[in-house]
Amino acid sequence: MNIKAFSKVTELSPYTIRYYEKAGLLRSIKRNSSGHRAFTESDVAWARFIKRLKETGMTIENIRKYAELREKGEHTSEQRMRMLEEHAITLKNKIALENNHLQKLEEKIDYYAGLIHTDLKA
Amino acid sequence: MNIKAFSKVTELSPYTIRYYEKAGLLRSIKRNSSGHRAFTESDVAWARFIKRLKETGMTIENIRKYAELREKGEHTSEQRMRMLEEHAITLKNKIALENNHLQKLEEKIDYYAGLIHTDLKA
DNA sequence: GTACAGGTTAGAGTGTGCTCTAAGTCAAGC
DNA sequence: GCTTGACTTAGAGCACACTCTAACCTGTAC
Repeated sequence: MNIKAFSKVTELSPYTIRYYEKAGLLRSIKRNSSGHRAFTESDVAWARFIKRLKETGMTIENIRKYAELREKGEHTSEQRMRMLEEHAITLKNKIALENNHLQKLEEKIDYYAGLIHTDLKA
Repeated sequence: MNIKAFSKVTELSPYTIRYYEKAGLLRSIKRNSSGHRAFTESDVAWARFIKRLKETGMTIENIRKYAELREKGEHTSEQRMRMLEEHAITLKNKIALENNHLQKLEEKIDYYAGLIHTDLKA
């Protein structure tokens, strides 16, 4: 799979893909005889997991650390699990905060709705 | 209330406070006789609402638009309500996505936990 | 053999949201 | 009246995560 096809299936731009490799998120990407990147299905799965971590607010630097552990092999499983556990807690807190914010926004929306209703009656 | 006191109660740095004023988020902030900003309780409440919008992912530019409407007076209530409604929908979608991500993370954590358990048994 | 499509690299540029610097003003305490 | 400290401004600088540019290489089609 060349970079264009990989870009399509992962929905990451070729720029971003190269950036992720340079940054140490995508590692040991194979090359074909002319030096072009040759991505595998396993690379696709990993890129999708990177996206998940990103979308939950993990920084490039922390994803890089996780990727580094992952490359080192199975004996780093426990460390990776701990990273994910920590991240899951952070994410839970974030979601809780957002739910609280959402409630307040809805209260404010209701307040505005009341105002407008009153205007109509007047 | 001077900028230091306002900074303390809002938990925004003085740099950020000046930036928010320049950017049009904080508006019509009063000045004392020596040109220093003199914040009111109403400014505090508004700054806290700005923080809420920020923490739910609203951009400075959109908060600026909301602030502009707010300054124009009560006849903009409906527009502001619509902005908040749209934002609440975006936020709900974001939370839903994050909950989905969280579930997948927990599945992966369980997978790692299984691996480690197997190691111990072996 | 040459045009061209699609890759490669290093490194510069961009947008967002701050964060800091430099130079200056002002009021209070000695 | 001078130091000190807290403020003021315009504008530069920074961190993050891309995004793009310029110059170059390579394989295929004609």
